Amino acid sequence: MNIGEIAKRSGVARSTVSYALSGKRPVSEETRRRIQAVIDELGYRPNAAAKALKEGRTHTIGLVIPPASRRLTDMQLGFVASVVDAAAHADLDVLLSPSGGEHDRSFERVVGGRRVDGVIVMEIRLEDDRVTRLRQAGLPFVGIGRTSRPEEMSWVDIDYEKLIANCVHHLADLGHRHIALINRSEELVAAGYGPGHRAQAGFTRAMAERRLDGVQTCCADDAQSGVSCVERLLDERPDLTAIATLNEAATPGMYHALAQAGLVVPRDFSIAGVSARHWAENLHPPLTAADVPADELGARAVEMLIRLIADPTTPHGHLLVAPPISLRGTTGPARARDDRS
Amino acid sequence: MNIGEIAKRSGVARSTVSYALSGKRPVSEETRRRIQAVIDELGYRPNAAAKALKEGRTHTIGLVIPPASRRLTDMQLGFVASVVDAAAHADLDVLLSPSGGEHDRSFERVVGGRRVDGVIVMEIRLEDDRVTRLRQAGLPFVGIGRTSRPEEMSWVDIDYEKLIANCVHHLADLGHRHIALINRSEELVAAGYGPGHRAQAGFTRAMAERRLDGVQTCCADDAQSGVSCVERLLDERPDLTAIATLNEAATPGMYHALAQAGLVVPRDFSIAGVSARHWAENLHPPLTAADVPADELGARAVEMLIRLIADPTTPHGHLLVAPPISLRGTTGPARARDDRS
DNA sequence: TTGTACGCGTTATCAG
DNA sequence: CTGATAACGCGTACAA
Repeated sequence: MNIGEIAKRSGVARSTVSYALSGKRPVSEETRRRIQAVIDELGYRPNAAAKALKEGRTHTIGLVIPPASRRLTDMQLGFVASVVDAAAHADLDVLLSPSGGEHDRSFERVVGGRRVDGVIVMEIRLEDDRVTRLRQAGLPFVGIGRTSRPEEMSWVDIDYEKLIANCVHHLADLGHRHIALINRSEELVAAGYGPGHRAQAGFTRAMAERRLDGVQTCCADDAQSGVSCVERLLDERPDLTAIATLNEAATPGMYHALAQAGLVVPRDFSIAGVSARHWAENLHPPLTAADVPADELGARAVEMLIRLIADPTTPHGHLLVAPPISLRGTTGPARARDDRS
Repeated sequence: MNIGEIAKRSGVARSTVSYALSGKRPVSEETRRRIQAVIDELGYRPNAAAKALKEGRTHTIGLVIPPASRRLTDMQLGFVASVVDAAAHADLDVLLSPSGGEHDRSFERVVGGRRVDGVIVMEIRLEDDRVTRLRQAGLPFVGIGRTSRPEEMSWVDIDYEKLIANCVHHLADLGHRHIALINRSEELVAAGYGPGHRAQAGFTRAMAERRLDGVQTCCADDAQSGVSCVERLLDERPDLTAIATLNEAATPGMYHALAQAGLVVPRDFSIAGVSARHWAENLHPPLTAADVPADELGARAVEMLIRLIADPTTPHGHLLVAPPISLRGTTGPARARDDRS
């Protein structure tokens, strides 16, 4: 069932069928109906590959996600969902490419084979060779996250530096003097993962401004690691009364470790974080956190990409969001740990 | 940069370049090197659309997920991750189609436009028109889940009927006499969602076998709903001492509502569920549950699909898994609710 | 409305 | 045995 078959059965030329479908040339009502009848009968659909080959457009965007084996955080899942959703609304399909490592076949296929009209890249590093590759390929792309030279690309991002600083200030305002930053995983930070580095910077700056005593640590993205990380911190730093974190996957573990240590949140210990709202609200007690609007960011990234595809000379778009901290149940006045009765 | 350009610059014919790349005909070492040099220099990649058009294969599989707006459960996310992972290992790309509703554009594009070599469909209903459509299109497909006529298609599935029955028996063995089943959302069950119905069947059967008193209820897939659902149950059924559930997204809410009611799990109240291991372990206390091996199911689904694509006459594969219940922290001996001091 | 060239890679066929 | 020629897959759009 191709266009030639339809043409034959309708007794018209192939081009007439094409025009009848696209409407780019007028076709008499009579023949149009005859053609449509045949199409409906045979259930004809134009072949996407032929169309793509001719038009040079695939009506597909690539979405580069962290390797599937590594578990996506709730926030990342939110990005994926909103990108897929926004793309569907624009009648675009989404081709997934799980690519975080260095030499990646999937990424190369998607980028090199012109399988997509544009790409959205998640989990960008400060120096990211996927970005280099995309630029070299001349393929429109938008980052969810930005490199160390952000003016050179289009992106949407979360201002982790400011958000973590805000967390510190919030905790400091509550009287906390000894605060820990629990970052994302060691590998991620070592690999130059932007949010990890910017969070460090924000923490260091805010702690210095407030003349506070802090400690920074990395923690893998899962609850188990959150447990051991907090256990270690409580052990090594008896003066600690609060945590600031961007590691949402580890927060349940942090809660657990604190509870095990007999610390009641927020009475004895405070936590302030950066997290998807959904995630923060589902924790018990709900996490005081800057709520990352993942759906909005994903949708805006798709918007930018669509614009860029339509006109590749469009100037780079940048969207840096710093949502306010939603006060929920995990921060309260500081209370020395040996104070508790 | 197309194959003709490469041929011109290497001083050979287009076909020679093609043969040099595919190896389907011997090409002299000399020319092969010259061609490769040009390819490397220009960074040439064959156009995927042209290849697909000629070969009739796209090296892409479609993955039909529930609409992105609806939040995926942890288990569904596990399926997606394992499918993407397994596909990447087989050098297949994954095209996402968020389609749950009736008339879906994205689904129709993927299926009708021959954009994929095969499809994996998630969240299958007992009567599922996507399955009908796929069969009609003659496209190989594998369900994660099965319809009411399972012999007519290939699938991998979880034996919710048996698993929920196992939960009931486990709770009954612990002395529980009044047990509630908390199902997935009302809409899902009303729409004929397989697991919802099979869970009902398993619950009803096991409760009858044990001559127990039960109640069944639906609950939306989020923590908030879990809270209100359990609040209502506790209110309406003061004799209730245990819950069996397949609604993993609502479990945190159930925990919360029980805690609010002053019930300590598992001392005063028991919960047994069906859930991704990761999810069960991350709850506090960790959930006693049948651990669904999502990664294995996804990988097996991809395997089946690959086989089916290679040879569409392959007989349908069926894989029904019923993992044992992992005893964790949420079930204990029954204790009447008014017993507690 | 129709005929036809085109986009690009593959492969059967023919020539050397 | 190597290289070249041409047809093919399918939809689009220009020229007639």
